[in-house]
Amino acid sequence: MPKQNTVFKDAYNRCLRLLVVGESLPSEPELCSLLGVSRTTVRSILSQMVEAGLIEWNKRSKAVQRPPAKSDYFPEHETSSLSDVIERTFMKRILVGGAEPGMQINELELAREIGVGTTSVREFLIRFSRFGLIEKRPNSHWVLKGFTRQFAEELIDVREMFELKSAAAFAALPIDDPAWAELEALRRAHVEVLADIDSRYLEFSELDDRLHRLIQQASGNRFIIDFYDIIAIVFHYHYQWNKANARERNGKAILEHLDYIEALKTRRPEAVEAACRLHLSSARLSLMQSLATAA
Amino acid sequence: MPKQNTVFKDAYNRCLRLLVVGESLPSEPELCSLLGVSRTTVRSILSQMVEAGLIEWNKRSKAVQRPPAKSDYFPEHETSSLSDVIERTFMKRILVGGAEPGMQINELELAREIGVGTTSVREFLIRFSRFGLIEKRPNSHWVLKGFTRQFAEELIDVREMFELKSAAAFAALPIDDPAWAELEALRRAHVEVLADIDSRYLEFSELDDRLHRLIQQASGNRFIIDFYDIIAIVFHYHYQWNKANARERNGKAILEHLDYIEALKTRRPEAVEAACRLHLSSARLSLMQSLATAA
DNA sequence: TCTGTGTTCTTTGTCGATAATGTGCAGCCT
DNA sequence: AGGCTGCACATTATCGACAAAGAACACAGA
Repeated sequence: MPKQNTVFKDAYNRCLRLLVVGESLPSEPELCSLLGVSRTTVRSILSQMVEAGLIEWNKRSKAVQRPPAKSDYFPEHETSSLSDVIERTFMKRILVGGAEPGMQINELELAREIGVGTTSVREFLIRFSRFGLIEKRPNSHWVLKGFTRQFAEELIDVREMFELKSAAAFAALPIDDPAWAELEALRRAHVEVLADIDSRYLEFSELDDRLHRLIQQASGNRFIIDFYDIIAIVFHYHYQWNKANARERNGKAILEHLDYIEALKTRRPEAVEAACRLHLSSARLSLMQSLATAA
Repeated sequence: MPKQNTVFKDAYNRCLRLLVVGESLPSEPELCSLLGVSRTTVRSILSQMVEAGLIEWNKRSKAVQRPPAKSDYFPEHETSSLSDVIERTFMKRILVGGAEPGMQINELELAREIGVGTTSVREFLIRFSRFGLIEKRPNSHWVLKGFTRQFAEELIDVREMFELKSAAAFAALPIDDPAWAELEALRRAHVEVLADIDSRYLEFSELDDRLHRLIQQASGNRFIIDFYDIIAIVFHYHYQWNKANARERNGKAILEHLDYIEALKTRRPEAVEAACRLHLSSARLSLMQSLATAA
């Protein structure tokens, strides 16, 4: 079984949502940019839609025949790329399943467990190794270093260094930089979520990711920006499976974010640094606490 | 052709140097730790040596029959692992051969050019991507971001942040920490090379690597320590192919290192920071200058 | 003349197969 | 009793193959 056709299936599903009975789909190149895939894939989708009786396709005309039914969609689990599946399975194993530091990781076993070839697992592990949670012994196995308190400390130490630098750079951005507009949009989004915090507190993760990425971006340094990927993946999976006190924690964090945003807007270095430190040490604390309860 | 037997060949060559006529080689496990390979490989080596008439092997006795000749050694180019070969070829291409930023990298083409399978090239590129010089477009090619001034600036900015932190941590190390002994050994090595600088200035690279790694180690932070790999590889290959003013540059750097080491020994934070900054800004300058002439 | 389509070709992502290398166990020698 | 050897087995590194996905180009239609 070579390449999965997940790109096709995912794009097909998204294309279904574009169907409006009576109208015609746009041109192939336009669909390409709409769906973010190549023309080859777009044409496969169109062919498939013809077979399913969803459209009539003749050169430039792609007349929609009927609205898509539930059964027209591919099941969601078939639309995520192989590496995503591997990532999820693996993260679950090391964050939730009791994975002791020092444990060996076996490519073959992992591959069999997930039901994929060894190559994919191998490539995933290589990519993943930059997160510092695993390490390779050449010609031999991988060693799991574990999501320990030690790891979290090291991660957060670097994060603080980088974020302070980025925040300072952000404050120094010229007034007409588009980042300021984005910051304002993000502020509004925070306020909205906060207004309905009890039912929307889970949206905080996304806000958090967006805000911090926006700030890192201002550093103009690829190493700082790339490092945020590590933070993001760790926080993402960790909190996904550790929802204790999420409501309270997220509410508090949103308020801190708003302070942080206000501080940035003043463009005064001392104010920015203070708000940044405050938020980061609070984030550190809650990660450490949730690690304590998890262990 | 599966796995190359470079581990075997390299270990065989190293084992040849252990042969002393009239004596017997040590036990298999001992050879393992001496050569850093598994018993299987050691036993292959012993078998091969029997075939070559170098030793008589009977259970515990491995009597050496004759000294190894030049022709007993495997050619050196057969002893480096595939990924090393790929790395060298690739680095040469992007640092020496005119490689414009934005250029596409083609796995297949690279593989054919080097004469290896695509899998190896692919895995190399994935590993290499963490250095920030290339970037992947999923389902499509890699993009070369180029060893530009911009890249160098970003790299050095982070380096300075990290090294200042590490140097401070080093100065705070307890007096009986083994790092102090290593620092002293390194200082002596510097002095020795300096005494004969005209003929030994090329040894500076190794000293540089050892000193900075020793210092980063003190941070106790895997992200800081791992980041040094990026510095190391960039400096290694860059200066390997840019030897202009090497004699002068290295001599100056050794003096700075000695100052830096002295400052660390005082354990006074201000002295350490000053020496560290001085050396780093000088390193930055010389990298930037050599980039200017290269471009 | 420009944008869209038909067609063909190239490249990537994934797999299974295979030699090299590493690992574990039972018996043997000192 | 402790380390060494002999042997059988498990795992990794590398390759070639092939379907999915992307890219190039000539022609057609507005």
